[in-house]
Amino acid sequence: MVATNERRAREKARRRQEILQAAKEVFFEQGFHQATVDDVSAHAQVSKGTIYLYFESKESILAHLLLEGLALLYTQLTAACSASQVTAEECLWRLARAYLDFSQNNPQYFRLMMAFDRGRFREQISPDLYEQILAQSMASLDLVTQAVRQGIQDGDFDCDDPQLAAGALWAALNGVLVLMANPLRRQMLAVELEPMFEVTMKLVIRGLRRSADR
Amino acid sequence: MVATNERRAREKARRRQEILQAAKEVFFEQGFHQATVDDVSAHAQVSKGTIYLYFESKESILAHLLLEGLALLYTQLTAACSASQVTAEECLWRLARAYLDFSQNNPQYFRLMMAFDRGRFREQISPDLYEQILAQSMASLDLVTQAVRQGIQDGDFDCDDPQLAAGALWAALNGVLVLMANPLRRQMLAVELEPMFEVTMKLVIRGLRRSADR
Amino acid sequence: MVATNERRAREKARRRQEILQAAKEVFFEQGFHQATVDDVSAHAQVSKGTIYLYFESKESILAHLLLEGLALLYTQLTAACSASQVTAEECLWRLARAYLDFSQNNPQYFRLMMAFDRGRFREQISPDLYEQILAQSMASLDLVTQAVRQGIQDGDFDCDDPQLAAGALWAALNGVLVLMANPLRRQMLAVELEPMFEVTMKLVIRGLRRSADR
Amino acid sequence: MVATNERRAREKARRRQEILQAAKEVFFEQGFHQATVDDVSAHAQVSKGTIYLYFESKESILAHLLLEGLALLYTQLTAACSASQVTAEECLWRLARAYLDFSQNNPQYFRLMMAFDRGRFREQISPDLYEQILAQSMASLDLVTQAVRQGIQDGDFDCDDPQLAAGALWAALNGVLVLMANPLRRQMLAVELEPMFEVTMKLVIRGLRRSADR
DNA sequence: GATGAATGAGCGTTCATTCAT
DNA sequence: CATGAATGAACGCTCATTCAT
Repeated sequence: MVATNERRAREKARRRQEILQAAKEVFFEQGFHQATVDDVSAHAQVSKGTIYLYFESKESILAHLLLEGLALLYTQLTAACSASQVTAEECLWRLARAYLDFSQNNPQYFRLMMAFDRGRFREQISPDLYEQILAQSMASLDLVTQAVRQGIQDGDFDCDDPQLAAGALWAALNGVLVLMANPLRRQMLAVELEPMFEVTMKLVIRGLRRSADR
Repeated sequence: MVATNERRAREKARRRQEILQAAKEVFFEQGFHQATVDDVSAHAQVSKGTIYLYFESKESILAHLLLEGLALLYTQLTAACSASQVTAEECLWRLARAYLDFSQNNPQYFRLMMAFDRGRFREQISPDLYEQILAQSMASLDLVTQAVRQGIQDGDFDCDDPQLAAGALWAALNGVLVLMANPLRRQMLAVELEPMFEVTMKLVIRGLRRSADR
Repeated sequence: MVATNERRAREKARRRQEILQAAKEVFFEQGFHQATVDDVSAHAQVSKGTIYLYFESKESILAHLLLEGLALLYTQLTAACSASQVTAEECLWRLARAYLDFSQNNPQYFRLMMAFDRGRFREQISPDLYEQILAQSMASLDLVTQAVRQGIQDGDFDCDDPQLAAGALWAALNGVLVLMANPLRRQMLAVELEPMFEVTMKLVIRGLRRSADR
Repeated sequence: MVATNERRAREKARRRQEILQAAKEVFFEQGFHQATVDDVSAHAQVSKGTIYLYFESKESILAHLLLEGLALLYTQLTAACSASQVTAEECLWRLARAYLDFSQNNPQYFRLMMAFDRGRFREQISPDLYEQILAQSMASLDLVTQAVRQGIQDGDFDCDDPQLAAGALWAALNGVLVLMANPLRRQMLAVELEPMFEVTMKLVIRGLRRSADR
């Protein structure tokens, strides 16, 4: 019965998505450590055992959420700079803006990504899964690297190592987004995210330009 | 008996320091989650109950360690740019370098700081303590702001909002240090911390300069 | 269709045997508690649900394995003393030796038998199955009883109650085999199974002889 | 405060005994595997955590119960054969009878001992504890060995290896006690424990005698 | 008959915190 | 002040069994 098999596979994929969605909500609501697998199963309206039919462990669920978030980010970044006839500088601005938007529209995914490097996380998921995540996150960075490379080719940027420059830009942006993610800190700094973002980008992009254009 | 009271207070402070020191060693050795209060009390050679005479909770101990780390960082930053007769730009370089050194020499403290904004940390300590930490971390940022302000005053920098610029510089640096803290990521980027640091600082500082000097 | 029914029955019996065989391999490999029904079903290449079409429970499978073991033992005992023209004493020796061999060649079956009386086993299988097992194990004992009876008839043994004497011999042998099944105990006793077996049998058989022959 | 320390130690020992006693009752009522640590803690009227203050694991509790049982048996065996002016044969009878009595008066301890060699028990307690148990059980066997040796010295027994003979006697007795521990089996055999015991002992002891005395 | 997805009760162990002494 | 015995809630994961298809 081909039809049956197909439907089964569809059902299974759907169920998996439901669990992932439930886990997302629960983890984001309570935090990963606070949340229990019971919470997730209750929220997904399946039994606890079912969870383990679809995921190896609690950590594995988190990893798959992360992959989802990274894929979403990658899609939005790709969309942002796909416009033809755009200068490299404009492309960098669009990528950065897309990242900013992503962090604001999907703060939970963003927090997840920022938390990724920390903790015993690495030791608790399969090495394979871990590398997938790293690879996926590097894919996004590559978009930035491409733009920088384009700028050099076009003679707009003065830069020895595009990879390095892209990393610096990315890191700077990350730093801003993380710093400003804390409301109390924003308050003490007496600065909002938007101006901070603008300033940082301006600083870095100006630094990239050929001396004559700065 | 004033003398007695004083001695008592001294004793108490000393005991508190011993516990904090023990906790530092235990937490840094095993990680905060892995380590137990029993471990700390054993290491401090006091009973478990005593721990709770000096600290409200396990998280509170961590928070106080964080305060210690921030104080240490502040000290080192102050030392770095205290030299008179130094240009603002040089001062920024020194501050950045001092921060870099701190992150490398005290990776555990650094991780603690980076982890601070995340997690349920905020909800697990007293608001008062939380604000202390924020204030302390802002003090370091102020050193950067002062340097930028000096640069503007000296006519070296072209910048509307020193606070904003300092925040941008700080955030960028943070981003780099966090990004490069992950070995596997360093490997995938095929870049070492030092060049990344240099490039980022150059980019940002160039961006700060008056157009003519860029 | 008689033929069809027959084939169906044959098929069913074969499938049942396959499951039993798979269970045997899995249980013997991993131990009963360690092994899961999933392991068995995977090994038997049937679905987990199918297992329960053929057996009531995990414990029931074990019970049927036990029956198999007992049947095997009975076969080997029968073979051992079937030779005509053999004295009762020689027959007892052969039975004992066959039991010893069985315990060494099928240690897993033997352990299963020894474990039978203990544990909650009795309460976890149907009373019917339980009695089957007891009856089957008694069948083997009957072979011993027959030999003793023969010895009395032949005037070789001096014994009031053949059943009792057979039980005693059997029990003694069991005791030896169980005692010596533990390697560390063998080591502490500084005795090997073979001499212990010989001594025990000699003691008991001598005790059976008419005074004049002892 | 010496008095305080002493009282504390006493209290601690008493609490430990209470837990052990509760565990004994619970394990014997429900069987070791069925019983949960919750059951034990409820029965002992302490919290579950307290259990783990006194014992490393569930298995460790069992091991200590076993040690207790073995010590009790040893005491009773020692008492049984301590009478002066008793022949070796009489001594063996007394030891055997004491063992029989023990198995009847402390059936739970006895079952525990019989179950000891089986299962994953060995791997779940500390090697040290495991050896203690073996040593303690060997101590009892030594009493039998001494009696046999005495019999040889007195010229009553004809036996090359006292250790071996003692082992054989002990094993035979064990075999009988285990065999007869099952009511249904007793029923099928149509024999009671007492006659079986007598017969077995007579057989074995007769086998030990010098030919002339048999 | 056969499947395999779903169930959900069950468990040993840990550990931050409290409190009587 | 200091102790350390006692607490008890919490948790990730398993697995024998069921049942709709």
